Amino acid sequence: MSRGFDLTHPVHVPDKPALEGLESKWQARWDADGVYRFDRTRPREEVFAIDTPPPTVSGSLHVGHVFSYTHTDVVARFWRMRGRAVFYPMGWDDNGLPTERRVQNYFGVRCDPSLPYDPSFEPPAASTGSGAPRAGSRGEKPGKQPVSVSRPNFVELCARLTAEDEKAFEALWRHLGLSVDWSLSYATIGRRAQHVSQLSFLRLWRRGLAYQIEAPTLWDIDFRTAVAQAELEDRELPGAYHRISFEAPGGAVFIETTRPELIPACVALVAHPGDERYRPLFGTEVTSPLFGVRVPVKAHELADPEKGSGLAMICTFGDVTDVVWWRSLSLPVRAIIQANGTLRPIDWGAGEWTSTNAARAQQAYDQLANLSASKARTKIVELLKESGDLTGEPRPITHAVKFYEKGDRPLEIITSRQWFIKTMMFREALTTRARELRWHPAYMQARLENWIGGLAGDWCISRQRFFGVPFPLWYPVLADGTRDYDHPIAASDERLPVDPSTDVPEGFRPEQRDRPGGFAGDPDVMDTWATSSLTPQIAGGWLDDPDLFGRVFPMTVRPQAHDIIRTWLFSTLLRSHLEMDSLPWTNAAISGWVLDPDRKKMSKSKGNVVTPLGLLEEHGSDGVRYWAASGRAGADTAFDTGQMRVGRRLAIKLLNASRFVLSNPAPTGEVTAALDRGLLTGMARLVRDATADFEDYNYARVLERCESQFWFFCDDYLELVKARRYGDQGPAGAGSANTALLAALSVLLRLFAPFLPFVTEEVWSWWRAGSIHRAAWPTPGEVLPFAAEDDRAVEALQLAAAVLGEIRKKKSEEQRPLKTAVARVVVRVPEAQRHLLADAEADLRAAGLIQDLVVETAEALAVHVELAA
RNA sequence: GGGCGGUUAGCUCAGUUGGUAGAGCACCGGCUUUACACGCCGGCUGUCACAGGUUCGAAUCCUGUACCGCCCACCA
Repeated sequence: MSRGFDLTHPVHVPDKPALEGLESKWQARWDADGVYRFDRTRPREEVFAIDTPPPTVSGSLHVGHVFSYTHTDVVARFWRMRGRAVFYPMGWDDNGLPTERRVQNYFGVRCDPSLPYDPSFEPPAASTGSGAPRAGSRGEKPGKQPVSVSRPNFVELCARLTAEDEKAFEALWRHLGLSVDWSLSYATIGRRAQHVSQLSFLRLWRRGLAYQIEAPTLWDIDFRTAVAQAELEDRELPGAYHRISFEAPGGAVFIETTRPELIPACVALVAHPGDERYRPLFGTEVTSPLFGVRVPVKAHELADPEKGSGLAMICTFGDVTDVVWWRSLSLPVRAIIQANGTLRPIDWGAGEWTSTNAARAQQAYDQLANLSASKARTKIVELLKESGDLTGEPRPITHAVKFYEKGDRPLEIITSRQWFIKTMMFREALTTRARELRWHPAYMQARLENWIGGLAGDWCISRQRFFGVPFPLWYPVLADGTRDYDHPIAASDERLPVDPSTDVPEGFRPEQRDRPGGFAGDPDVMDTWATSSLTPQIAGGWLDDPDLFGRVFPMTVRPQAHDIIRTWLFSTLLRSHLEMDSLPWTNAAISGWVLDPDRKKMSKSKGNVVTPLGLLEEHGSDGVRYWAASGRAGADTAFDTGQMRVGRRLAIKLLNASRFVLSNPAPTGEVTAALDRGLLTGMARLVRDATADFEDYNYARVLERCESQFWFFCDDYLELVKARRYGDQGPAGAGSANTALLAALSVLLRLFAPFLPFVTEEVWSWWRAGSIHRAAWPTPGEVLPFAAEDDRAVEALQLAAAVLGEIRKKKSEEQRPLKTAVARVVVRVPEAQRHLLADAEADLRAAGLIQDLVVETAEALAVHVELAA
């Protein structure tokens, strides 16, 4: 009877097995042997493809990364053992603002896209030899005037710095034991990513799904770029309601505003159509204070009679509601906030701005011009007080204000030319897609549907930044020097990727750049999500490896955290819908956050980060992975070094228990003993449950069950059969125990392998050939050396363990050594169970050192123990 | 304001179709036991947030409330 766990392979068990050094030993071996290499000859249905989240390399890895990446790795390892070809790439998100900021500080440079490329440029503060101290300290070198460099030079510096970061990240991932195929790595600023981003953009543009328009856009005044709805966050700020009078035909009317500095930008007042107080004013004009601008009073459903005075000031533009009103009421534009957040100078006599008293308006406005919005606010309050147009003191409130999530000052709304991808018209289709996707956990689907339902406009993808994928476009420069935005010149597909700031469009010469009759490159780059939304296409080789792409797309799973459902998950779904008319993946596995002891998300901004490498070294990678894998999909999990210690102990226990099982290689034999059959039946059930749970991404439950079975195996089963295995009941009994022990060990190691890849590999290497991570996932059938599950044997094992427990308890109560013999045990069991005890009696006597075992019949189980003197 | 989670032992959390509340950690006590002192054995610990309802029976199903957290919102 060979079930694959006979000892045909030479067995080498170390005398003192230990965890130390397993990480470096095995990661080197796995690499050398290509254990995790993707087999690209396998058909799509045998592939398990993972759309790995590319970590932002300009930050540092923290414990949250270790947590969620472990979840993915555990699942990947399971499916690999199930026989799937696992496509598990790593990406690096080096594209975008975080890298830009870091490069600026690190090298002391500033990007100026108008400069030409300098091939021999060296940065002033360069000290980037390998091993250079990471600037993760955010250590800005103070006092130095940044040196201006061209965009290509700047991008080179970004690539240089991120290359260093990526090495450090890879080393950490390897130490953690991620079963990534490192030959599949990509970078979101890499050539392939640029190619995919640019081509996909051009394809959408040709289909009319990408368009540019000059319109009010959310704008960060510090980064001086447009931002998208998905990048907003609300922050509670102190503010104040200012009650301000406008002059109306029948006397003053009052508005309340938190932004009085925008009074010069006022284009109308608005009230609810049913608001009796203001109904007489609809259709009339009122005059603004200080500036004497006549503006109409309009009615609109969105105006809330309960808010402020019920009469709202519409400015161009104070907030997104202004934009809604401005659009639907077809109002004119009087924009005053500039791209840098200050109020632009205005000539009130020039006709653009008509005032009933231009001189007074000019006099007032000149005191505001070139001030930031907040300074202008302070100033205008003074002016309004002097003029008597401010009623009472400003009333302090706190209110939510929209910020760019990476920004420091409130967003403004500024009219500018931007590129958009159409999303509004696909809301219904995307909701359907969201429902086709299998979510783990299921309730996360609501997050996405919520977001789609709340979308306010198309997706703005252009950013006025430098380190990103440029738009592959140029514009003709007209005779008067202006750009003809209506007739973009696109790069041909074969030339992609291109950088329009250095490359020249077909049919032009370099010297025609920015000249009348010539061309001008599109100065913008794409939103980082416009590239990240294509990770399945980038990683899968959409453009340059169609054979690969056919085998991995749509991918099997997107693992990611819940905070970027609205950005990364949504945008990937959108791009795949538009480009492939398909879901990008069939499953979304959402991981939670790591919470610190105060139940707050652990993040560097809160200063409570623990270095991941330090954790891995202290608790062992397996120990840390154990903690991570105990966090269920989607659930936020407390940072708990105690759990890591438990994981480490489990790994050590695996070493020692395995050593016991393997260090006395007596012959195996037919599994006849009840306890052995009970054990293996339990193992078969464990395998069945674990497999089902794993298939449902419920890895945490698998770990819990395996662990519990393993401790039972060690504490009870092992003790019960130990004597028999040593031969006390003859060779047949020993052979039965040996077979069961080896079978159970083989199964347990493989069940634990996805969670504890290092220790299980180590033990596997003592007695089996090849990597455990390429071994077949156990099946319920393989572990049963007999035809069917044996319920009776399972009961016998449980009963024997219960009696053994009572004996231990007695010894503990009497504070006697465990080796104390037991003079007499009376076991009272229900009649139906007497035979079970008979099956287990010999093992029980030996394990319990029982001299006299008496079995009586009773209603319920009861055990009476008398210790020997 | 809308939506989604959560509330179980001192702590971290399990609890699959309703059927006598569980684990680990911590704590207390004991034990060198031929795999393991990086160990082993045993013990203590609960108004399952609250209030109703369904049911022979509810931590579990339904309704409502409170608190915590997250997501979203057109906060003048």
